[in-house]
Amino acid sequence: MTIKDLAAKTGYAVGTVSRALNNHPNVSERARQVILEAAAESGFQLNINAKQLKQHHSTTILVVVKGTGNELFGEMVESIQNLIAQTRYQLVVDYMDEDENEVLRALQLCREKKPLGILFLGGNNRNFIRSFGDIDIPCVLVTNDASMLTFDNLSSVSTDDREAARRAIDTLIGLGHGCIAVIGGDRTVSDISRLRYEGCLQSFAEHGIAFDPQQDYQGVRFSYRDGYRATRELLNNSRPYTAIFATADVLAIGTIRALRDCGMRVPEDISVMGLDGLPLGSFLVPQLATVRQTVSLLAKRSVEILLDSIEQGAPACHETVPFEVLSRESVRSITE
Amino acid sequence: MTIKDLAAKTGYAVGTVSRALNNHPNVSERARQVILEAAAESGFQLNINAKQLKQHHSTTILVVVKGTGNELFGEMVESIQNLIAQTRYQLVVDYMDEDENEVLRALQLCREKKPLGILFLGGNNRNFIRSFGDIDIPCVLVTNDASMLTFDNLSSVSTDDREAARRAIDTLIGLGHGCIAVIGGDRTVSDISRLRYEGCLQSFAEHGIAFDPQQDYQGVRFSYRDGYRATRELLNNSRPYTAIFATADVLAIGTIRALRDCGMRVPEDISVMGLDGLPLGSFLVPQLATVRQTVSLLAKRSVEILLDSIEQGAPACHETVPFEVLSRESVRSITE
DNA sequence: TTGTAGGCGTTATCAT
DNA sequence: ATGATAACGCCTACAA
Repeated sequence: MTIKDLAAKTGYAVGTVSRALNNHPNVSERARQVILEAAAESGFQLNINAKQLKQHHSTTILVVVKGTGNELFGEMVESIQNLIAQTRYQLVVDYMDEDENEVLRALQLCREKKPLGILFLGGNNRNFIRSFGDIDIPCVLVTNDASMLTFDNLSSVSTDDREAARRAIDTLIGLGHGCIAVIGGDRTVSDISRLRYEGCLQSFAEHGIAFDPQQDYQGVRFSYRDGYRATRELLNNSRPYTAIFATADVLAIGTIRALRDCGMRVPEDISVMGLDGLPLGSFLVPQLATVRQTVSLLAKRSVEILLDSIEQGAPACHETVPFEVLSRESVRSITE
Repeated sequence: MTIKDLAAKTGYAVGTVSRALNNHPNVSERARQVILEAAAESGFQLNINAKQLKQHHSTTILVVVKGTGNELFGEMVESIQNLIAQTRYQLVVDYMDEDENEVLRALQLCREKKPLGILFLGGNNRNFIRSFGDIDIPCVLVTNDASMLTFDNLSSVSTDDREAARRAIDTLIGLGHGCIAVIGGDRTVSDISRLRYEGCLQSFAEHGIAFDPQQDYQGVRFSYRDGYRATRELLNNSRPYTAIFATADVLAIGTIRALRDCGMRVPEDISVMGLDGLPLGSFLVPQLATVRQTVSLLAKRSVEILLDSIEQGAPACHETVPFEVLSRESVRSITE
C-alpha cells in the first residue's frame, strides 16, 4: 500500500495525496477528506525510508546513554520516552559502556540515522572538547553542565553538582559529623565526579574540617558493588569516620551493606548519605538520606530545549535544575 | 558523499562500488581493495534509507519493553544491547506502559520501521491471541511462555514461573512457615502473575496448607510502592502471617519497608521472599531471599533464537531457562 | 569482472 | 487546486 495505490483508489494524483497526507496547503477540503479517509480505512502507512531519503533527514531524536548501571538514567529514559511520544518525533535510544567515547559513537549514529537532535545522558567534557565540533545538529547534555564548552549547538540541563555535594557535606557537618569519608566517581575522568568532589572540599574548607583525599576519598564506578568495595577499603584505614557520603545512591546502598558486614549499624554507628534521590531510597531500611535530583524536570527541560533548538533554531542555553536535601533515616545527629 | 562519488573517485562504476561495499561476489580483489580504501578514507557512510527503501526491509531488531518500572527489564535490555552490538543489526528499543497493548504497538512499529524481528520483554497472551496474527516477522516473547500460542513465528524464552513460585513457597514451608501471604500481579491480566499464583496454590495444596486467595493474596502492579501498600493491606486483616512471598523483588522491597513501618522485624518477626534475583537484592539489609532468574541466559537465548529465525528461518521454539532459589537473610526457619 | 539503467515510495517543482 | 515528473541514494538484473 503506497501513496500511488491511494491515488488510484481515490482518483487523485500522487502529488495531491502527498500534500493531503502532510497537511500542506493547496488541497481542497474535499480532497483532504476523501484521501485521509481512504488512508485510514486501508491502514496506509507512509514509507519512512522513502520520505527520509527524499528529505535528507529523519524525524529521529537520539538518546545516547552512557553508563548502564546508572539507575537514574533508567528513570530519565522513561520520562523522555513519554515526552517524545506526544510529539511527531521518534526516539532511538542507544546504550553504551562507561568507557566508550560517547561523542564518537554519536557521530557514528549521526551518519547512520541522521537524527534531528541528540540527548546525551552522561558524558564527559573531554570527549566533547575533542570531537563535538564534528556534530552539527542541536544537542543537549543532560546532567552535565556544558556552559564552559562554547559550542553553539550544545545546550545542557543539569543539577548544580558542586553545590549539591557541598550541601550534602554541610548537612552532615551540621549534624555534628567531623570525620567524613567520601565515595565518588573517578574525578579525573568524569566531570560530574570532579564537581561533586570539589563541592565536598569546599564545604570541608568552609567548616575547617580536615579531609585528606588520599585517605578519605575513594574514586570508583557507580555501582552497588563498587560502593561496597570502596567502603571496605575505607574501613581498612581505621580512621574514626562517623559518616560516609556516597555521591550516588547506588554507591550508598553498597556502602550500607558493607558497613553492616563489618558489624556497624547505620545510622547508630555511622551515618550514610547518598545523592540522586532514587525512588528506591525511601523504601530501604534505613531510608536513604540523599540529595534528590529532580529527574522529571531534568527530562522535561532537556526535551523542551532540544525541540526549541530543532524547531525554532533557539540558541544553546545552559540550565540548572533544583535539588533537595533529604535527611532520612540513614543519617543521625551526633551532637549531644 | 554517495556511492556515485565513490565511483567517480575510484574510476569504477556504481554497481561495482555497491558490490564491493556489500561483500558481493564477482568483484576483483583489486577493485575491492581500492574501493574499500577510498570509502574508509573519505568517511563514506551508506545511506541507510536508500538501502532500505530499495530492499524493502531494514536491519533493525526491535525490542518492545512493557512495564517500565520493572528493574529486571533494565538489566535485560543492557544484555541484549551488548549481544546485538556484536552483530550487523541495529537495535531499536521502545518502552511502553503496562496498560498499553504491546502487540498493537509492535504492529505500528513494524509498519514504521520494518524490523527484521521483535523481542518482546513482557506481554500478555491475551493481546497476542487477539492481534499477533498480523505480525509476520520472527518474534521472541521473553519471560513469558508462548508455547500454547501456536503462532509459527513466535518463540519464547522464559523461566518456568509456576515452578519458580512453587519452589519459593516450598522453601518457606520447609522453613516451618504455615501462614503465608502472597503479593503478586493482577492474575487476571498477566500470565506471569497467573502462573506464579498457580505455583503458589500448588505448593500450598501439596503441603496441605490453607490459603485463602480472598484474604491472603494481593494483586497489584510491580513497584516498590504497590508492594508497600499491599503489605499494609495484608496486615490489616490481622492474620498471623509468618512469611510473605512477593512474586517480584521490587514488591518484596516495598514489603520489607512496610513491615518495618508497622514495627515488625525481618526476618525475626516475619520472613520475606522475593522473585527475580535483582543484583540489588544481595546488597540490601537484610539480603533479600529470592528466586533468581538467569537474566543473562534469558537474554542470550532470546537473541540467539531470534537471529536463527531471521537468518536460517528456524522454526519457532519454546525454551525454559533455569532458576535458583536463594535463601538469604530475609527468611528464617521457624521450626524449633 | 564490470558497466548501465530501472525502480523502490516519497516529496517538490513545475505546468495546467 | 491538481496532475505529471524529476529527483533522493541505493541495489540488482541484465548487458557487455
